[in-house]
Amino acid sequence: MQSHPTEPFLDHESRAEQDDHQAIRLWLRLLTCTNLVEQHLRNRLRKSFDTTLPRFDLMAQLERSPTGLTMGELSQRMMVSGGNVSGIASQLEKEGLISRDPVPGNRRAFCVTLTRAGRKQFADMARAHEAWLVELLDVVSASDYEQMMAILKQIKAQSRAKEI
Amino acid sequence: MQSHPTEPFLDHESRAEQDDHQAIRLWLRLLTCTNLVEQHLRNRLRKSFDTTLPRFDLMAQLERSPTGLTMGELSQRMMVSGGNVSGIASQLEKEGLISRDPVPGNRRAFCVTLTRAGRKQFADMARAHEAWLVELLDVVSASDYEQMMAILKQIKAQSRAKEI
DNA sequence: AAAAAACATTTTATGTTTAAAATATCTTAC
DNA sequence: GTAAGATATTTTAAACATAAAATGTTTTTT
Repeated sequence: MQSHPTEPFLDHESRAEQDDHQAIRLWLRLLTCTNLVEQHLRNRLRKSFDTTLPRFDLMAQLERSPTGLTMGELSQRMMVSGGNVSGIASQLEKEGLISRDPVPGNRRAFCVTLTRAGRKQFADMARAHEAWLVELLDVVSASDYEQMMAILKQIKAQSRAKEI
Repeated sequence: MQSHPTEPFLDHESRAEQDDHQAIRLWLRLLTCTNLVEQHLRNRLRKSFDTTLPRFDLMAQLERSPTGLTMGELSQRMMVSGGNVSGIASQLEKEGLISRDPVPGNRRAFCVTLTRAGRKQFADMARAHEAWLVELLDVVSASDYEQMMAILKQIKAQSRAKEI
């Protein structure tokens, strides 16, 4: 019903007006890129390993923290709600990929770690995951990468500062 | 159980290793920024207008296309599945914010448009939405903005090219 | 004209995600 | 030692999301 002659694909940016503020146009492009990459990773994980991005994310955080993380720490780092982590962790525990062990001296907390099987499965996925990201993001030169990281760092700091 | 001395906040980047590939580190920072901004907008929309981001997204696409969009076009532009759009549109229609009218000459398609009430409500939200984004993203200078848009454009193109 | 294929949407089933409530535990102040 | 408050996790209910099946429409092929 409407078309962007210069834009073959339709996405979030289809709603950007020519005279929109710089902040809006940057946001819509950021959102579009993130969605595209995320969808790519979801499709690949599904097809190659019959798993999902949240499950991969949880395991990735654990791999990075060999001594284990509590449910609350996982929630923070994965940037999702506690209830969400609880559900994903239940699945992975049932499949023997992670274990939730009581923390001596703190009966409220669980220490979540990858099992041997979990570490093994994750190693395969991580290798593929890295290759997929390189395929998508290595169009960015080293100097553009540095520039981009710096700008995103500013945005991140500002978002944290304005958090509500 | 693990700490980044230089990183007061925990997020996706907590899983980045020092020697990870550039592509991985860029991705994790991109994801973190997008999540932070998205969560900010969600919180604000909830608090100020008692609505959600997907509902706002749908209305924003319609505002941009005054002659209306079909369900399929909405699905593409919002980057979500058709069934999803169907559910959100049902809510908004029930609340009188959008209308779904038959298309003369094509009995399969619906033409979705904002109602007068929808346009009115959207105008208020859009004003606030822009202010929130400016608050978060105007830390980016005009030249950094241009640079960033160019790099993201490359990433977008590459993601489209590799779509599966 | 009939059959086949493509298309647009909705429905259904299943799973994800959040916010909020519920449960259980720990700490502190008294 | 106990009550009050803070903390950690799980459960629940509602919204969101996808894939696949179902329905109805249009186009193409034969």
